[in-house]
Amino acid sequence: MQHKTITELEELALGVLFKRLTDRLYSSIDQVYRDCGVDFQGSWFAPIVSLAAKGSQSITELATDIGLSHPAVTHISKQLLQAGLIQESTDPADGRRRLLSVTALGEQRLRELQPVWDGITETTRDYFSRAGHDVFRVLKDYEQVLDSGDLVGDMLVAVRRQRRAAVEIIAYQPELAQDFYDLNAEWLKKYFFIEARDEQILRDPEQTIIQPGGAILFARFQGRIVGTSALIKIQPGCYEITKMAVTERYQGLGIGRQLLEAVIQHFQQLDGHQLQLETNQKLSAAVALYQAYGFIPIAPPAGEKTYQRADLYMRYQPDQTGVNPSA
Amino acid sequence: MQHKTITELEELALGVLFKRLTDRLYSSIDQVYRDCGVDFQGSWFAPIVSLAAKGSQSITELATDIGLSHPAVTHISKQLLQAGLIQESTDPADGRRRLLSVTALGEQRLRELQPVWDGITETTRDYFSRAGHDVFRVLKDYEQVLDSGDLVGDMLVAVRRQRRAAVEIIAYQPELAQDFYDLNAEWLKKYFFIEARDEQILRDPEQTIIQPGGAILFARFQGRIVGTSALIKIQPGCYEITKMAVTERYQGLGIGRQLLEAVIQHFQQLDGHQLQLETNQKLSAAVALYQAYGFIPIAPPAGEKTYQRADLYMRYQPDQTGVNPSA
DNA sequence: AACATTTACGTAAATACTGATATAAGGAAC
DNA sequence: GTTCCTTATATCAGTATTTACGTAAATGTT
Repeated sequence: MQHKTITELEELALGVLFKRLTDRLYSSIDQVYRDCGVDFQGSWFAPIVSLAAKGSQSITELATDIGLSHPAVTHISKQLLQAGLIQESTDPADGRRRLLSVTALGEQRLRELQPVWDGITETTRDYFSRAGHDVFRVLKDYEQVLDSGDLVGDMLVAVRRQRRAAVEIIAYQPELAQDFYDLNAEWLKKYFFIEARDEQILRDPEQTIIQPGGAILFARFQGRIVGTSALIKIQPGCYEITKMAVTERYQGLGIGRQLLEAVIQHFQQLDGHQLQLETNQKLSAAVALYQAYGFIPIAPPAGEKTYQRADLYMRYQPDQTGVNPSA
Repeated sequence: MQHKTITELEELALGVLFKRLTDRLYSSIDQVYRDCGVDFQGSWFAPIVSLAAKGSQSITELATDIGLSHPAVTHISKQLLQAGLIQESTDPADGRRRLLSVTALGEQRLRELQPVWDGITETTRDYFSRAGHDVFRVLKDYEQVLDSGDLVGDMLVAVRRQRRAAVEIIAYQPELAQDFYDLNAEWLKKYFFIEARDEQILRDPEQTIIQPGGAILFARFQGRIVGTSALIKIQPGCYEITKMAVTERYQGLGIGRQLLEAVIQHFQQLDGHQLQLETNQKLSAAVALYQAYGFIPIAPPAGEKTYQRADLYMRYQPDQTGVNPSA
């Protein structure tokens, strides 16, 4: 695997880059305050300017205006009160609210800071023109896109697509016999137990499935075999889906869906006309998946049960469902 | 004073904007890790990717590579060690160094995370194109400008210029008589004491300075009188600079320099041919300023001292100095 | 070799926040 | 007017980070 260095990661390292620039700007501006001999801190800037602009605000109003949590605003306002730059008064109309406003001393300090801020603004503009971009404008545009979209949701969709693209469906090979056993033993032991017929099939899949004209498919994800599904030929043109398993660690990635699609596709290539399966209500995720792909419940077949755990029998009838399987 | 709201502050609020976006990105990406069911944190990203890219690194190397302090890297590496994603070994060539490298499990986790990161990258690119800017490119360009320049230094220069532009030099008005007294009393009391001649001049500047053909100038900064300087006519064409004061709170802003420049200019407008002053070595900042503007020490005048504190007499001879007064 | 300086790293304390929880005031529903 | 829900805020605990400082190994200097 060829790794990339941090700087080569581009968009992925955007957060790191943002953080670096934030730290840099904050410490530079604090340094300027110190060197200018003004008693002021970077964290005071947003609150006091917001208060000066809007007259007087409560803790919560201030917090939403400057984009901090209210405990943070409580903390900073304590410092500003102590420095005498703001004053507090309880709202006569609402005893819970503590109204903050800038004092005369605060106004005076703001006037004193004006040339400092003008200098900082001037330098910032100068650096923007040297960089060839109006960085502020760009960031504001970006923020607006973030506001209008659902970043986390969109990322999750993209991740799901990427993960799906990383899953390969491969055919049976003798080396995979052990995987076939292990994957099925995992869920059988978890929910039920390994019955005699399970043991027979899992121990010798070539004789029990492949030879009679069935198939076994596997899902490979990042080099690992993470899921499987089998198609057993019951009679000519009549098949059964069985031994479908996805290892727990990789469930929720749509691997089961891909296996089912592949198995149905294989059934169609074999020109089968009937496809059924036996399952258990307990396996609700699997049942939901079968339904989404057009399997409908049918009456249990006559005679003795093949598997003790079976309590739901389904048949593939895609035309009668209006369900979109990729939803 | 017309205040601006936070969002109208533009460049000045750049830090605030950066911080907001950083927090947003970090929390979004952590959310994606959680929702994807991977055991991974945003703060692990930079260290493990750097280690994977460079094979093995010491704490300090890693810290400089990812732009964090070494205690931060120590802390994160503890978490990564505990999660089994990295391993440590002491450098055989240097017993102080602890070499960190990615374990097989770590490599496995990196492979698992690849689709997640691909999804994040894809979404980020998508958002960039929606915003109409290659935000990453813009920030990299901006960072490069920051690297090549001296942000704090440049800001301080700009601040000094802004502050200087905010200082006005104004002529004497009767209402300012009290300021003239107070400003001089401040430094006289701090370093020496108010002598009889001081009291006489400060109490009645109009009779003692203005009437005989001299002048008094004041520096006004943000509406406040913060400094003063006087020019006394000793004989026709012969003047003395005296009663130069800048209130302590506003020293270091170049106000003394501006007063001195203004007083010399006034002297030149009066077609004076001789300009001198009396001072004291203790006032080293003032003495340095006088020298920078072309005042050179001269022998004390004969006869009784005008002021007891005087121990240095200077005369204006600008042609003989090669000093640049604005340096 | 003895000593001082530099370097690598850990630990402790400080800082700057967030999230969760508690509390009290206000408002709405019956 | 109770009762219940909502809102405003304080406080506490937790997290992620920095600065400051100490220790030990390595390196340089006399």
